Amino acid sequence: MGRAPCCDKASVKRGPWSPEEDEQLRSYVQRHGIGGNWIALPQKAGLNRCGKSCRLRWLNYLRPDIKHGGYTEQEDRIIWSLYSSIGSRWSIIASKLPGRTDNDVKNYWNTKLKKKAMAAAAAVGRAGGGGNASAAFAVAAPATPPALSPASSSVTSSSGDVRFGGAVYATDPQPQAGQGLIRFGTTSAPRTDHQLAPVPAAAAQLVDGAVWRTSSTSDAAISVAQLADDDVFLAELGGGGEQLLPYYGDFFGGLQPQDRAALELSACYFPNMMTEMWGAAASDAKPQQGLCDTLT
DNA sequence: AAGTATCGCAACCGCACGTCA
DNA sequence: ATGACGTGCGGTTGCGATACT
Repeated sequence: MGRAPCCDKASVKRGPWSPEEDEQLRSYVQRHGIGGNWIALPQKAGLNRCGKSCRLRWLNYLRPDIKHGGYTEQEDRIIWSLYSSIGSRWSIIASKLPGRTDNDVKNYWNTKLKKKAMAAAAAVGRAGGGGNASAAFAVAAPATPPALSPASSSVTSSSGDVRFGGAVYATDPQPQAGQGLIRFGTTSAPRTDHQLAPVPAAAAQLVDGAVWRTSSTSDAAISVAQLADDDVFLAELGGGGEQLLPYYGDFFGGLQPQDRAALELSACYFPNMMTEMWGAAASDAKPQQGLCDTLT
């Protein structure tokens, strides 16, 4: 037996909301609140609409704190970064952008930001990354042991979206101060809301010994200090800067080939993403067996 | 000016999850 | 433990607006 529909679709109004309906819903919610039951709300508010439709209209359009359009570059970066890390978890991404809704962010990504990302990826590919999107963040060989295999870091998912990310272990030339990639904390508990995990000591030591810095070093201080304010947005999102903080290169400002290493050990800490990414990657692009085991 | 293509966004759909009796 | 129910979420669709020919 299938599940009963939430409302009788034949008898409720569908399609665009009229200004009168908007006002009816707005004034009802302002006077009585949502009341914890969207299904019952339309009847109480005198609306011939499905409760789900009312909820969507309120959350995505009528809420007083909603912002529409006019995305800033910082918001672009936040969306991009979180999409890279966690994929199309629009509600989580939207929760980091005050006044934005999941629907709005999703639409924005699908209509604008994705194309922007693709164009930038293609540009990097032409500049020497291999000529396709997946090469945009291809990985340079590690500068110091351990000898980790190069790994392609972008795949096309089953839905056709291109996801960027991946494990990057070195850069050529060696990154300078100001090119901080990941900042490590040593004491904080995992941030489950971001699926961030503290970096194990072994990984921190490994990476620090190779090309990265830890927050306890002066290099890191220099590095972070020299980043533009909006380059360290994940520190803001992370709520204090003591968690694992993936830092993404100046993607929208034009990623240079030498900056490709600005991605991302963090993939190893996002198991779901890793499964999809490496599962879909070409065999010659996959990291060596046990890579993430080594790091995590 | 008219027709067509493309874009952008609001809204819908169906599934998954959490809660509660 | 189970099923009903409400809610939240992500994917998709439909349509008006705009750009292009």
